[in-house]
Amino acid sequence: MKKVVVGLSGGVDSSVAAYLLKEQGYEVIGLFMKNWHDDSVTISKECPWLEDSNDALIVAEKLGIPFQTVDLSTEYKERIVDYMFREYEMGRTPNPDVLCNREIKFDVFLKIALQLGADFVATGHYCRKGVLKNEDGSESYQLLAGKDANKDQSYFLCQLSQEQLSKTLFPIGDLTKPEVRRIAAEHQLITADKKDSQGLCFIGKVRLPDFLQQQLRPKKGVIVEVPANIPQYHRKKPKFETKEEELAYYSEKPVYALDDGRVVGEHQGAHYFTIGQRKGLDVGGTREPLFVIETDVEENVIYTGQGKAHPGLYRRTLFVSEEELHWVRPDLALDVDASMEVMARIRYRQPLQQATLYKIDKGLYVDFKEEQAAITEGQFVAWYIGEELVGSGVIS
RNA sequence: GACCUGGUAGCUCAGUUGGUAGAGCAUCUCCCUUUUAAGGAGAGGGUCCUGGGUUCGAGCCCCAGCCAGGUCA
Repeated sequence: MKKVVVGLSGGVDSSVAAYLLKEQGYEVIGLFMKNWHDDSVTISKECPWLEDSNDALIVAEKLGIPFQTVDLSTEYKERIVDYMFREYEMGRTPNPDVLCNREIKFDVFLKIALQLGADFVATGHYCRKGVLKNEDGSESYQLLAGKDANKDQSYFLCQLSQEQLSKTLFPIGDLTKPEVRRIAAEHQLITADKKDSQGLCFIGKVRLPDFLQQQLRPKKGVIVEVPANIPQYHRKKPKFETKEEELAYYSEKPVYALDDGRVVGEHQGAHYFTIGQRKGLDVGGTREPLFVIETDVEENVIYTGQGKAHPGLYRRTLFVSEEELHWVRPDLALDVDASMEVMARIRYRQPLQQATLYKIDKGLYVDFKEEQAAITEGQFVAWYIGEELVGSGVIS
């Protein structure tokens, strides 16, 4: 009998995942991860993890499976929280949940599971795993979108490796959320009607600026409104000798200076803001809302543009450096000068966009068919072929 | 110095022939969402520069003053 350690979060998805595994005849162990216990920064009033671990325990008892709690908060702090502060400090916008999957759930946690003698770990993610038989007898694993298009969480797993996938099961990937809830209700799992979790996984809902102020000191600076007609937006298109030149040109972002616009307000630190952001600027008096089009953490200046259609918000091409490029399917990795048509997204739940990948020696260009709003450094771009997520990278 | 224009929600402004005020943006809350965002819905918020006067009644009319911007010698 194969042994599976399922990460019970205290939510309905992992509860049903555990139930299904048991039904399928696996030997199932429930393991609750405690990764954060500083509730001073969370918005919700109650101590969330205690209730969650309790729910997880009740579900485990209901299913008749062994249950344990592991405290990974040291690793979580070192690998996720510190990374967040570093990224924000550099003016980038990290995605902690993608990292949490790569570094915690499918690394630290996975290793613990293997030490317990497990053959697999399982989670309540809405995604599926496909297995391809290669000619040499080996297997390739596919990361496939969840069947519930509305809940598909493959994006958050875009940094997983073949090694990690080989040891992983996603029991609820073929189900929709309503089906999961129905199964939970039918089997009287107390998590059946529990509200979906939101916010940073393990930490919960936080006000980012408040959270970041633990480490990043406030620093007053100016907010500049950049008009929609500055010369940077009307560059003359040069003649391109090569495709690479053309992509480099389109991936370049405008360089702003203070005198490109007008000072319209003051902020408490450019590193608290992200591109595309509308709320929190506290600048009124405009006909249309202001959106952040660039943050300059060196000069501590926030550049904004008025209206959703402001040219500073859009770009058609982005670049992923070689070190930050990841193929879930290394066998599909592009050689230098090769290209590939894919569907891609630059944030969770964004509808997939047509794009072409171009590989160069220093990295990879992702060239979108339509210009994309708020391409943000530090966030992940993930690309798909059909329903399979084949690769991802950090936007640089 | 004279003249002109303007001083209305946090900001930018609209307020018809006088009947105690509105819009956008901002803010807050909720919804959506296991990142950051975006998006959707709703709410709060005004000695209408000050002081007089006319009027049953003034943000709107009259007078004086203060403030801001501009024009002219």
